[in-house]
Formats: sequence, C-alpha cells, structure tokens
Amino acid sequence: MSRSELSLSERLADNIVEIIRSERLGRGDALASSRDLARRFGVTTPTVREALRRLEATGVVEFRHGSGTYVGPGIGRRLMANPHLPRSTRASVLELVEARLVLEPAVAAAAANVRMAEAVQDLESAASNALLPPEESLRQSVHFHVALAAASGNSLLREAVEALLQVRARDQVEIRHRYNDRARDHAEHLEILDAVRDGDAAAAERLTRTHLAAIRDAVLTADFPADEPDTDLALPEGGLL
Amino acid sequence: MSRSELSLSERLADNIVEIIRSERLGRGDALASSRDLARRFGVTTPTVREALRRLEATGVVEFRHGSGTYVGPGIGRRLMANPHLPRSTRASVLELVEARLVLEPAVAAAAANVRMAEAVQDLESAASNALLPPEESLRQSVHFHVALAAASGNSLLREAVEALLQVRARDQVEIRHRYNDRARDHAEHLEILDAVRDGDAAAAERLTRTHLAAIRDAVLTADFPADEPDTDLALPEGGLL
DNA sequence: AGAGATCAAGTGATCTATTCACTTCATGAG
DNA sequence: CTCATGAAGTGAATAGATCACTTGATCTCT
Repeated sequence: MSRSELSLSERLADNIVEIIRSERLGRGDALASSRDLARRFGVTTPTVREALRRLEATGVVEFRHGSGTYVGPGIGRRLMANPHLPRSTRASVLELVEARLVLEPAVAAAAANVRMAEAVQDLESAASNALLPPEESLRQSVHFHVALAAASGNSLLREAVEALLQVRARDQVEIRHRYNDRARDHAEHLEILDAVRDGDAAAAERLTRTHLAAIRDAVLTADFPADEPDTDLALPEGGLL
Repeated sequence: MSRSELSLSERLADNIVEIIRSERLGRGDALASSRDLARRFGVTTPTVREALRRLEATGVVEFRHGSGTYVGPGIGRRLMANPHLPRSTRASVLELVEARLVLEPAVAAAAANVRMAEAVQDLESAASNALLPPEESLRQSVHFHVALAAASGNSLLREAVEALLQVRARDQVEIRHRYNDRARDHAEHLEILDAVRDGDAAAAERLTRTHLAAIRDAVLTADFPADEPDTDLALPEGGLL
C-alpha cells in the first residue's frame, strides 16, 4: 500500500529517469527504443509511451519521429514553467512583471557578488549584439537576464529566471512591440553589466529594479490587445485535424 | 509546417486544457471520460491517454481509478517543480537554501508592503500551531513561507516559493531532523509575522534573511547522510513489480 | 422501515496485435 | 564519385478487448 500508490506509468517514468541518471546520459543522448524499453520492463509499448509522454511534458525527453527518443534539457532542471499556460490577460502580464521586479534585483545583486566567469562572458555577448536583428532582440534580452542569473553561480536561480521568462514568452510574442524599447533595453543592460563587472551589488540591484520598473510602466500605459476573449466555446471537431 | 510541429497528443492536451478553461472547470471538477474524449476528438483511447498523462505530469488533471479524471491544482499554476527531481546531494541542498536566501527576503518585503488579508490570517495560524506535532512541524513551516509569499498578493511569487519548497521536500524528508530547530523556527516565524503585520518591509526582509541564513549555517555544519550513492545500476527487472 | 450485503454499470489501466509515417544509412546504379 | 533507391529501425496511432476499481442502486434480512 505504500509504493503502489503510484500508477504504473508513473513508476515507469521514474525508472526511466533513473536509467538516464545512472548511465550518465546527457542532453541529446539517445534512449533505448520504445520497444526495447517495453521488453526490459515487461510492459507493452503504449504503457512505455505514456511514461515517456509524462517525461516529454517536463522536457526530460524529446521525441524525434523515425529516429528515436533523446534526453532533453529538463533532465537536470528543478524549476520549470507550466507547458500548458493559460491565456495571458492584462492582469497576468502585470503580475509577471511585478514578480520579476521583486525577484530579479536580488538575483542581480547575487550575480555581482559572485561573477561567474563564463556567465559574465555570456552577459557581454548578449548585451553587445542586441540591436542588430529585429526579431532577435527579444531572444537576446532573454539571454541577458538568464545569463545575469547564471552569473550568481546558483543554477536554481538561473532556472527560476528562465521559468519566469518562459511564462513571459507567451505574452511577449503578442504584445512585444507595443512596449519594448530596444534601444532603452540595450542601454540599461549595459549599465547592469558594468555594475556586475565591477562587483557592485548595490548598483546592480538598483539598476535592475529601475530596468524592470520601466518595463512595468510601459505595460501599464500600453493598451492590451485581446481584453475580451470567450468567443470560442471549444469546438474540438474542427480545430484539431 | 508551422503548427503541425507539435505531436497529436500535444495538440490534444492543449485542446483538453482549453475545454477545462472554457467550461470554467475548477479543481476537483470531473472531466469527460477517456472514451468520450476519444470519440469527441476522433482519436483512440490510448492517444487520449497520452495527452492526459502529459497533463497529469504537470498536475493539470488527476486520475482516480474507476471513478474518472478530475481537474488538478496545476490548471492555474504557471511555475512548478520538476516532478522527477534528481537525488539530492550536499551541494544541491546548499544551493537550494542559498537560492531561497536570495529570493525570499525580497518576497517578504513585498508581503509587508501589501499585506493581503486572507494570507496574513493563514500566516498567523501557521505560526501559532507550529510546535504541537512532531511530523506536522515541517508542513507548518512550509505553510508559513508559502503564506508569506501569498501575502504579497502576487500569485506568481507564491508559486515560485511553493516550487522551491517542493524541491526542498525531497531533501527535507531525509535530513530534516538533523538541522531543523523547531523552537527557533517558530520564534523567527513570529518575528517575521510581526514585521509583516506592522507593514515594516525592511524588518521583514532582514528577519527573513536572518532566518534563512540560520538554516543555511545549520546545513553547512551538518553531516550529509548519503554522500556516495551509485551502488545501484538500475536493474529494472526486479524493482518494478 | 432501516441497515447492511450484493450486484451491475461506468471508468480507468493495461494488454495484444497491427498499420502507417518518418528517418537513416548502406547499397548500388549511373 | 554522386545521387537515387530501398530496406531496416523507429515513433505514431489505431483497433479491440480484458481486467480492476469505484460507485451507486437494488435487494435482502432484520
């Protein structure tokens, strides 16, 4: 009654993760085929499939049709964003920015105190080539904030910021150009970078707070695209195939 | 080639989430049966099952054998912990505490500034009956830190702290009694509660930092139980059934 | 009439057996 | 040497069925 509380596919998923860990498989390495796994565990392929789907949802494994199943980035991750996020509303976007405004300044301060070498280099490259492409700007901005968190040397902090920005991604693609001032972003990133490079934690914290406050204010003054959804009552038939 | 990049089960999962949202289903509400869903979407039950497994992994739905499929707590969640966490090491426990030490003081300050009514009540109840049971102590402590984050009024901050503590849970069950000073925890919680009630953000921040620093130091001085695992090479045959 | 045992329907869990689609790579023709 | 061909391996999805569990209603005995 103690260990059988979990479903078969759940235990299977745990076992597969255990195999990945014990065999020291990293991102991109191939797993055994579904059929092999089914044989090894004495279950059938649909059951293995369910277990792998669970793992796919959390990014632990990735399917490549006709090729195989591979280890994904989620294998070493502890924090993550929900893969099935709700539609964003004005309130949710604002809540997200305010959460970042609370958390990221402290992360920036930690980054300035530690200054992990590799991450600081990432920081520089992300800050430098930020203005060139039109669509790449957001990606670079994400990269900057993630690299900033990584510079703290604490991967949990990096994962937290990554997860927050992944939540933002859904919103951002729709309303990015409304309040995203690339030039300003770039300038503020450079200031933060300097503070980190100097090991000035207080300045890094303050500049990050200012940076995110500017974004928050831009969200506040921008008008939101779709403020009244609920026109579709989920007709599944048509929209699927 | 644009939208067909996702697998069928992935699109199915999205559609099911959409049904839950458009029909305003909340935690505990029942979904249609697997067979019904299969009929509605024109696929077979194993396919529906894969989609539901994805959603189960993130807590969006819950299975109850013989009863049905129900909406789970993950439906409104944006941040979460990986359900298949790696085994904890001394380094990972330390990293976790240090991440909390960076993030939670800022959250406490935000909580003191906002002071959401309901959450403050939770805070009081969590702080009051914290010493009574032996096993409940940890649960109450979790409750306290989550309620503290909830008092900020920002559900994303609550979810972030919840996720961090969920990561901790795995470690904690093994080494809790080693460095968990319940009396001290309780006293420090009460101090933080007072600061929040007074709306003193600076004090709340400082006290939370002190509180977590004490925990970190306890971890530092404690000896870690299993510092050399890797004795099992994942023999799947025996350990499964 | 009420309390408890029993049964049947609905549902999830899982299996067996197949078919289809995609990728890969080695083979062979040009 | 290059490029097309095709076989093999793999994931994707289906069909149909069986077993186990939960639930609620019915039925029985008191």
